[in-house]
Order: sequence, then C-alpha cells, then structure tokens
Amino acid sequence: MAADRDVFRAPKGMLDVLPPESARWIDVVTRFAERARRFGFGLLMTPILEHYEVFQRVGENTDVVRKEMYEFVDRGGRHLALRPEGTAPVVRAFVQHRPPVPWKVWYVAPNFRAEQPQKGRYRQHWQLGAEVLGPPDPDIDVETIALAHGFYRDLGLKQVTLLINSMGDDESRARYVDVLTAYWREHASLLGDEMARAEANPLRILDSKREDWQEMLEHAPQLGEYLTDESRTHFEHVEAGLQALGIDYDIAPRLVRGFDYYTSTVFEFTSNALDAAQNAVGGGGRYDRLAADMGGPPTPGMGFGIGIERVLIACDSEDVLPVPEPHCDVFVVDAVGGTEATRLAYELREAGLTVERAYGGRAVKKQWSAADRSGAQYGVMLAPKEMEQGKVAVKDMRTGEQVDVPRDEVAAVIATRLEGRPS
RNA sequence: GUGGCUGUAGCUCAGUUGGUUAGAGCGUCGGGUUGUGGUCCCGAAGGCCGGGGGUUCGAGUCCCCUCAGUCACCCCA
Repeated sequence: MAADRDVFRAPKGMLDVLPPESARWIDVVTRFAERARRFGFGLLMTPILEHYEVFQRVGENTDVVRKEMYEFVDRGGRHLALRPEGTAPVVRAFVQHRPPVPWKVWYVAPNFRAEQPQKGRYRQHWQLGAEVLGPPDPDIDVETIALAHGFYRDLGLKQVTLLINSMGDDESRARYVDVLTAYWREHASLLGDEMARAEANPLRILDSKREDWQEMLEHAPQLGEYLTDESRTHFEHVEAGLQALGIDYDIAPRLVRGFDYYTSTVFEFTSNALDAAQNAVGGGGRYDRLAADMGGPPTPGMGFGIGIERVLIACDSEDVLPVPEPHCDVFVVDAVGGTEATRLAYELREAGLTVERAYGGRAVKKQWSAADRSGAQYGVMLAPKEMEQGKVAVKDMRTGEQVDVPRDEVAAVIATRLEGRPS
C-alpha cells in the first residue's frame, strides 16, 4: 500500500504545467495553429485511446510498440492502448472516414510511453503534428517540412538543424538490408548481444550512439547508394524544393527514424542549443503503405511530430519565448464591503478589461500591496468618501497619481488611458 | 529495463568527527493605529530531515532496502 505522499503526486515521468509557465504553451500551440491554417491544414482531434492493433501496425519491431505502450483491457473486453505516437490515429481516422485527398490535418495531443524519464523525455509528452494523406508528390514533402521549419523560426529558434535522408522504397530497402545485414555479420563480435536486433531490424543499428560502434557505423554501407531510380528522383526533387525555398538542410545518410512505417523521405530537426542527449525537437517522414496496411485505400502519407516539451527546453537554451509577465489592467480595492466590488470587477471585465481583486475582506493596505504584485496598471478603490459623491478613486500604479472618477465612467476612463499605453 | 548522482520548510539551500527543543534567505500571512502599493523594521505560520528497516546509550548525519527526482544508455519528440 503506497503512502498518500507517494500517490497524490503526478505519475512518474509526467508533468503538471502551471501558470505562468502554461502561458507559453498557449503561445506555442497558437503559433502552430496559425501557421498550419495558412498551409491549408485543418485540426484533427482523435481519441486518446485506440484499439491496440492501430499502434501495432506502426511497427512490431519498434520499442515504442513492443515495450513502452500503456495498454489495457477495458470493461467490454476491448484491448486498448494510450496513444504512443501521433501518426497512427490520423491514418486510422483517414481509413475510417475516407475524406477526399489530399487530406491535410494537424493535431496537438499527448503521447504516452512507459520509458525511463530523463531530460526532454517524459512518459506523457505533447506533440504538435501535421500529416498529409494524398499523392506521393515530393512537393508535399517539401511543404510539410517547410511548415515545421517555419514554426521553429516563428518561435525565434535559430539553432535548429534540418536533417534529411531517404529510406527508399521497398525494392531499395530490400537490396540495402541484404548488404547491411551482411556487414553486421562481419562485425558480429563487436555487436555482441545486439546481433539479434541487428538481424531483426538492421536499419535501427545505424543511428546508435554507442561510442565503441561509431567507427564501424561510419564505414557501414549507405542506403543512398542502393536507391532505385524512382526513389532517387523523388529525393532529388525534395532537395530541389527545399533549396528553392531557401531552407538549409544536411543529408544524414544514417538517419533512419524509429518507426517501421517510414518509406522514402525521412527528416529530423535537432537543436544544437540543447545540452541534453534528447536533442531531436521534431521529426517525421513518408509512410506510403500505412493506410493500406490498415485496410484503407492505398494512400501515401507524409507528416511529422514536434515535441512541445523539447521545443520549450530549446527555447530556454536559446533564451527566446520567455514566460510572459503577468498582465493586469485593473485591480479593484474594496474598502466598503458588500457587493460593490463584485459588481465593479464584473462590469470592468465585461468592458473588456483584465481585472483582479482581493478576497476575504483584507486590510486596505494589504489590498494595495496585492494590487502592486498583480502588475495592474490601475488601482480602483471603492471607499466611503468617494462613494458618497458617486465616485471611485482611480490610481495610476506606476506614477502613484490618483484621481476621483464618476462611478459610471470608470470603465471608459481606464479604457481610454490604456489605449495610449500599450503594455 | 540497466547504470551514475541526488532527496532537510512552498522555493533555493545551511546543518560542524552521529550528541540536547532542526536553521537561513526568498515567498506567504499578520503588525508598524484612523482608508493607499513598491523600500524598511517587527512577528507568525509552515518540516513524520522522501519512506521502511538496521547499527548505536543516542541517527538529518553511518549501513541496507525501497520510492521519487535527475542525468546517461537503450529508444524516441
């Protein structure tokens, strides 16, 4: 039996986001939503739960599916899982509803993975993402990458690098996997216990960070050399498109990404400003077979996910997108009691002002102190002397200047004054 | 899942070779007289010293286990 103090806290690896920090989240999501809208993407909201099989399709060889999924059987006996990644639900929704293509959607949603938490890696993390189901046109790859690229720029991030690679089509990859597997076998002694993994999923070894493998990895055969003409042409078109848009990128021959469904173009955005090992702030690629794998019409797809927590860590490192200062137009100080303060605050808020007040009948001095801390531009005090004349005291918190204003005109007077002082 | 580091008030941290009622700063609340903030002064609340077990006359200090945080591997956003 766990003690209360162990249980009444957020689960391991999961974060609470409190004000004022949460204001940055609003900012991040708003900017992404705005950009996605301009690119022609609509918001897609899917359940946080899917049938287990939906995610099983994204790759039975991936750790995310094999050992990191939160899954359970519900009361109706259904085998369900909490979403571990964003693409599968989108494709599932596409297959279910059969919207006309190209289908361009974006999302913001929490993902769940039962991993060991560390910096930039949480058991619940939020992703912003965009996906396009439609033709395998490389222009779609370019536009989608441009959407993500511009988003980082909107936030003010400068040290984000775009890495791209091609996984090729089935034929390309089949040829490559043969060569690569042979290469791993030559180095079986170095691979040791991981040889089984190298056999099961040869590509996954390529981007390992193990230092003792780096020498071997650098000399490994590269996928780029085994692309079919069709795959090569597609990739060249993507490159040409990025160049046309002035988007810098590096080709990363060993970039393979973590999910089985990727084909053709894959890409990743990494932050050079992150001192953490988890420096990928976004990534995605093409998945030209996934829709068909889920029983839908064969429809190529392209998309990406962006980790919000990691983006915010990157923003901290680069010192951009600071937590906003608390904003308050008016603080109501109540020296009379009754319902007047409630009425005045309500009236000012209905007039469009941001209003705070004190509660609990605190001493006037304490209320002014609270007004100061609130960051309010103006303090409005309800007090007996002024009220006898049908007025209230309006104080400019910055200058300390205070004047009496007719009760009926308070909202208008303050609104007018604030206009000349954009905060 | 594996390994390193850490765990004392809401926050940041002190706590001397184990020795009496565990401290500070910040924050919060209250006071410095009649209705006015930011500075200053005074005061208060707030800690099963993460939890459990052990060693000891005695443990916040030592040992073991556990939980949590953190960093790294694996993997991924």
